[in-house]
Amino acid sequence: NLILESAEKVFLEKGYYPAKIEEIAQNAGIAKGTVYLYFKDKESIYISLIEKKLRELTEFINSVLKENTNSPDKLKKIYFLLCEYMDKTQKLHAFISIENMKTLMHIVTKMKKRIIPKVKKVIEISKLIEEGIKEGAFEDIDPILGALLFMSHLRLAMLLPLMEELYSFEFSIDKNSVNKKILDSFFHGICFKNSGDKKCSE
Amino acid sequence: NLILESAEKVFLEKGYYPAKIEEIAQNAGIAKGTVYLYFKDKESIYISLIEKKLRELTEFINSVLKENTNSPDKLKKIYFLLCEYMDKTQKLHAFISIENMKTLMHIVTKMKKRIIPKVKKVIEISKLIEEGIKEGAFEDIDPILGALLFMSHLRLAMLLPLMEELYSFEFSIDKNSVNKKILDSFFHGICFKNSGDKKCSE
Amino acid sequence: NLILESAEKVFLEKGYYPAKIEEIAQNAGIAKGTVYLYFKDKESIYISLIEKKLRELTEFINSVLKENTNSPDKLKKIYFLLCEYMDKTQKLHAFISIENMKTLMHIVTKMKKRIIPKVKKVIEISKLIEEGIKEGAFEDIDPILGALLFMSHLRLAMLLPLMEELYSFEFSIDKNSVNKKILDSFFHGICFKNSGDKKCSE
Amino acid sequence: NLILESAEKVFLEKGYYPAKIEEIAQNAGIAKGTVYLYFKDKESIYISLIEKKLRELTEFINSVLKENTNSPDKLKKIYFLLCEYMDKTQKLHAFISIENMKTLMHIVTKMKKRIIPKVKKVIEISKLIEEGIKEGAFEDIDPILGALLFMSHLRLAMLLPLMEELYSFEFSIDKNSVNKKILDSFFHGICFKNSGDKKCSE
DNA sequence: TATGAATGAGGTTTCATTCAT
DNA sequence: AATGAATGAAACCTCATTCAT
Repeated sequence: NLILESAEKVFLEKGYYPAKIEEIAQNAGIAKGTVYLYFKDKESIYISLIEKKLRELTEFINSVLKENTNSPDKLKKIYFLLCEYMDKTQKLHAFISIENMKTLMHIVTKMKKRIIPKVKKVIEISKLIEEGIKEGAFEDIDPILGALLFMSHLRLAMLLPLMEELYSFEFSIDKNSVNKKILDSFFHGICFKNSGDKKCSE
Repeated sequence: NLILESAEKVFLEKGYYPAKIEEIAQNAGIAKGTVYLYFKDKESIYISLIEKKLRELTEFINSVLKENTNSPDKLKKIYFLLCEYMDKTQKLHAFISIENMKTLMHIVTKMKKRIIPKVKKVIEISKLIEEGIKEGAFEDIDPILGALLFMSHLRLAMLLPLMEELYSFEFSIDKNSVNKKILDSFFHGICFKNSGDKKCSE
Repeated sequence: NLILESAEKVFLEKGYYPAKIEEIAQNAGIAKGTVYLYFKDKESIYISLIEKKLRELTEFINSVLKENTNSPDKLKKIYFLLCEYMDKTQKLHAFISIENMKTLMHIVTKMKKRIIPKVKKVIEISKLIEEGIKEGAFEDIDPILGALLFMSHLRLAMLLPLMEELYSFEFSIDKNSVNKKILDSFFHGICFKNSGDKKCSE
Repeated sequence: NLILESAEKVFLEKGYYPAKIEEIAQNAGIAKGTVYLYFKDKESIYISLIEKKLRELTEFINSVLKENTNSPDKLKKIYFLLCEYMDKTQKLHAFISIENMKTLMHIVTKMKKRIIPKVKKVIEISKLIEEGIKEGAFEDIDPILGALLFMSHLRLAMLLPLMEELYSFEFSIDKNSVNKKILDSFFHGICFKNSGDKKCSE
């Protein structure tokens, strides 16, 4: 929808409260009043946007889930595809990150019913972990925790550019290598049991 | 300071924009105008709050950095102490997370000069990674990336309770075990080179 | 414009600072917010008002300047017409008097660019003096000074009613005669060179 | 009084409403609260200031009135002495001009009882006109009107520097000559009857 | 007498939302 | 269906005034 696309742009630029309906409308090339023909209020636009984002993500994940490869390869595919579309992924994260949900709890509370079920679908990534464990590829970790660890690493990869910009970090290696190292770290992190290496703490 | 404590409470509850000066004042048991004796404006309260939070975190990290143990133990200490004071840590994260910084970029831009240098001090955790590599405890990873991975795991541990509440996850194991597993995952994740285990991807 | 008319009334009654936007709006029969659709802020309303007043005055003066009579008659016409519309003239003076400009210097400073050029046009009355000197009707006086003297006498005529009210003066002769005498005084005041009469000082 | 001197400075710089008690106090080197030991409120400071200014002016005029010269010479003396202390005179005018009184009518209304009688004393300058008429020096003009004309010319002389600054006028002759010409204009303006010169209108 | 921290009424301005056209 | 002028609640911030010390 035209309005939602415009809203995405403006909400990203400004954040929920500073974003003005007027600007969203102008940006969409329509009049302010027209927005209210399609959405009840500002909150409603925002929630619809999150739903859309979650739907997109879920669909993408599901499509990978159905593929005919092993679990680690599926995770790798999800990871690198999302890394490839970094810009898109960052936008997604801006809307559905737990930090954002927390910040907008006032709104979120009202929308729990609409959002929560859709987040659960994202967590179906945990099925991949479960699969992987059965395949013997991963350690016997709680699948939900595994999924959360995966997404935590993905988040790091996604936010790196933002951090570099904001805090002027500099890495010796190039961006792709960094992303790869982060994924490596995830995989090794969830295979710890059989690790013959004793250097690592404990 | 009384006002900052009250502001912390209200900002956490409501977020930056919905937080009303009036409420911060009432909550502190003082009058609206009094707030303006100590802070130029709302923005200024918020920035001061972040500075305070960053100072606290930096001091805590520095105190550990000076201790006489090896690098992994220092990281463990930081991790578990912050986990122990989960409530405090969550509050801290709410203010200094990159997601929050991004959301309040409009404000942040004005305060870059005041905030950025202090964030850099937090990143001194990377010195621990460097140390650990020299000690042979960790893989030869970019220290900044190592530090970011550490904080990424810490964030996951911190946000778990919030996620459980918001999305009603349920883990088979207790909270402490989960925290421990997350740290394990971090350590194993950064020791991958010598891992004799080939199960993990690649 | 409706708002400007209402603003004129309220600014005249209260003065710049005590005038409330709320009252201007109510007086115009519209809502507070509506005012801000047409004017950026209070200051902007005020400046627009002064510009309007100056424009009106300039147009009136110009229309007389173009007439086909001699210079003294033009000055007489300006004087008596403005005296005739005393109420309008007083309102005008309240906004554009140098005392008012001085009082609102803080605002004026910002608006110098918009106001000053228009005041200069008012001073084109000095052309009438120049003309009169060439015609031999007036003394060889600096034309700007002549114009200022003219306006000074006009001001006195305008403010007399106000002074009478405020300080309870009483004149033996009627208002029209007083106005006439003030103009006489102006004309004789600028014809002094050839005055055969030596009673007057020196 | 120390406070009144400071108040004069600040009121002149800022005007009544923008002037802050805090600034008046600081400028006087005392604390805000102390001001309220000597004055009931802001309004009261302002009224006291005007009273003081009027008292000063009245005393000055009275001292000249008592002198042993003829009426035109007394007027000349008043005029040139006030011109000499232009800075002081301008300040005086800023407080007691009718335009200022009008602007602060809200306050003035409350203070009519305290201010009006003192203004009347200023008008005793009209006695000089009366005297002058008896002496045959001036035309048979209403003395009050004569006094007002005198003060009107004095005002012009006083405000010229301000106008020059604000509107960037430029006179061919020097400041003293201008002041002299203005006074000449006044004298000739009130001697019109016997003027042998017929150039001047009518 | 002097202070200055605290107060809170009151003003300006913004912007989500409505509704007549 | 589309508009955008109008609304007015609500928020920020100022500053004259008070009062405990």
